[in-house]
Amino acid sequence: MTEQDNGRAKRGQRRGARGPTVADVARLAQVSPMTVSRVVNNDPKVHDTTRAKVEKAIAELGYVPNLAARSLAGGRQCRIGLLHSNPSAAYLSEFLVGSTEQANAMGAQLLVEHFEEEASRDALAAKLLSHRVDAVLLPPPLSDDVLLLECINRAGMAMAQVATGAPSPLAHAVTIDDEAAAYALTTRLVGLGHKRIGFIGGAPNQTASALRRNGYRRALDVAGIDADRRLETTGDFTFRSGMDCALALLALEERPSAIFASNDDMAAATIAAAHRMGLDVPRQLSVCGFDDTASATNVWPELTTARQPVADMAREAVRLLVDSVFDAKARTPRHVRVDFSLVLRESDASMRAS
Amino acid sequence: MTEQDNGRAKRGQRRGARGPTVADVARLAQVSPMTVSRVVNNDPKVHDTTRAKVEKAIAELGYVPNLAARSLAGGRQCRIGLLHSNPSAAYLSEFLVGSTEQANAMGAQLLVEHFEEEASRDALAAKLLSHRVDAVLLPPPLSDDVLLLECINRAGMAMAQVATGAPSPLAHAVTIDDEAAAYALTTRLVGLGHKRIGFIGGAPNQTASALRRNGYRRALDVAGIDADRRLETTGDFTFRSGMDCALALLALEERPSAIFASNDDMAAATIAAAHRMGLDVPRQLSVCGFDDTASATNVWPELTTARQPVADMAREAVRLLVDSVFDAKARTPRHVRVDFSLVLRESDASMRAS
DNA sequence: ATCATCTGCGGTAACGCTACCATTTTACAT
DNA sequence: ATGTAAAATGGTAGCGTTACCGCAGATGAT
Repeated sequence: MTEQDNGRAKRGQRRGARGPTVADVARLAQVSPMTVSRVVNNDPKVHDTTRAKVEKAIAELGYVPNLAARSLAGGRQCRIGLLHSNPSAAYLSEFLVGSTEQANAMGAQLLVEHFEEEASRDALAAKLLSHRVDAVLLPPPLSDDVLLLECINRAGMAMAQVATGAPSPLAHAVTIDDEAAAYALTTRLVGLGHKRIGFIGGAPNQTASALRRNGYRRALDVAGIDADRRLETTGDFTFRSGMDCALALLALEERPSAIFASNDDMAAATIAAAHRMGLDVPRQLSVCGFDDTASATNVWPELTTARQPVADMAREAVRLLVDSVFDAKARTPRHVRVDFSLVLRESDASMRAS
Repeated sequence: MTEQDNGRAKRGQRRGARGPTVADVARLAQVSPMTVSRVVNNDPKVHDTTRAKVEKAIAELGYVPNLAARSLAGGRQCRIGLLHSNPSAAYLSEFLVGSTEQANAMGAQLLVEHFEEEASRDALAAKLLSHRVDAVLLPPPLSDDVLLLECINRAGMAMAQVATGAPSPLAHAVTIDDEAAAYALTTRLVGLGHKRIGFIGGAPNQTASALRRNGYRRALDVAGIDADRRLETTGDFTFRSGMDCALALLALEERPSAIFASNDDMAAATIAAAHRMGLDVPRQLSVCGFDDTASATNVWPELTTARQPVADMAREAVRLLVDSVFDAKARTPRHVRVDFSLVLRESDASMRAS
């Protein structure tokens, strides 16, 4: 008794009151620490009565499991490397919020690492390995870097590709149906009476770009509108590229009355280009974006776009990764598809308005 | 011997090879585990010869300390709550990258939490406490929420305000000289020959807003330009508010030839407003932003602005926080000022051009 | 020469939790 | 009633690290 108290006091001085431990809860609930652990970890082999007692004690003491101790004892420890190379800031922001949240909730550690496309993939893998990274999270455009995927796979780490158009058999993937979203958006434009609809594609090295283009083409096809290849341009998802494409499109002798850009940044650039040429949006030109990132509302008029739930996708990807690190059965790559939704704002209008 | 091997094998099955431990390093270097620990933690009381031996062994084995074990044994464990309420996405993105990086490097855990201004501050503090948060990181606009600061202080957590105009005696603070930056930018506009310079202020509840306004006023004053209060408007850092203010400014009978917006989003809105009114930027209107977030380059023309090193500021704030959690002596609030820089791009031009 | 002091290092005992048995209780078939 | 399995719990032994104390040997003062 005295010894115990002594021990507690000796360490207690270190940092205020250390939180309550399983032992404290166990004492209060009059069960063994093991049972408390089981309750906390949702082990089904605990009687409901006992569980209730323990939960009451937990609530009373405000007990929170010590993550450090848990991962030490469990032998498990999950580090997830989040690799990013210049995606749009708005995209990254949402992605980071979602992934950190989920990683914390699941007791995983998130290492955020910048990766330049020119850098050596092998060096990167080595670096990740040296940081004891168990799994790698790949937002676009890295989710489409096949060489990188292979390299990480060789290094034996789990992976999750987010928003890729080409889920690899080597990795988990979380995507939306890019084709369907582009189809829906283009169809809306057609429904508004537009016949000449320009298209600004994304970076060719991102597989989602092709999917969006397919959706656009299919919508025109279904609507019985002849495809005019001069109306299709290719950017790289940056504002600047969107500006160039839009300018080219608007310089056409038979100018499009609507433009579908493959992401919001390029759509914002399209609006800027239109204004630069003295065109009113949406009266003289309708514009649609894609992603519904912050830049969709940081323009005037605000963009009609397809919402991609980036934070949710990041969360899901982290979940997949953590599961496959902790549970060998969850190791086989899974492909999760989440829903997109259309967000109708003010950048598009009916043809009659012009 | 056999027993040891057995033990290793039994757990080894879980996930590949667990990394090498201090014991492994100690064996190889022929010292005690304690000495290895001392080397890793830069304890000065280690002979150079020994240190070299150990370091060689560490390199050879690719040893990386187990963070979980470390924080468990050390009794130390640092959780930092990062509270954010709708700042610009571009800002948050940079901020998150910087803070996660530093937190990982220092072995702290970062909890990202969204906080609505309408929500109860006491409930928030309780929540943080229940998550065992030791310190709180406050990016704007939360860094200016005095009630929140007091509330967190009462709860006994350390705090760091980032980019506040009013460092509290209760918290660490990392800032730039907002006044000087605004002064520099306005002075540049004056140097370009502008006499009527409009101003779009930030949210009044953020103290940095007033500082930027002061800088603007002082610049005009020093240049001997009479201040015209009609040229000063107040937004709230959002694109939409910037649009409103710019529109009002441009509707003035004596229209300004330049506008200084207190952040990039509002500057982007100003450009949009100008285009909407058929004004060319920068030929007919010069525009300056503030912060140099991603939105500065997501407009055409790209913004001349004052660069605030957001990621670095976040890193510094995390460092301050972790230090004060681990070391009682570092607990007294410190105020760190980092340098800003002017980024000259294409949104401003000499008066003669018009 | 002798004792205090400091440096450099090793041993031991936690830190809070969970894996892995062992044990008790309960349920159900024989 | 008895055995057998399943369910519910407890005991023990670490997980990898660091805090604390202790012990040699070197250094300096007396």
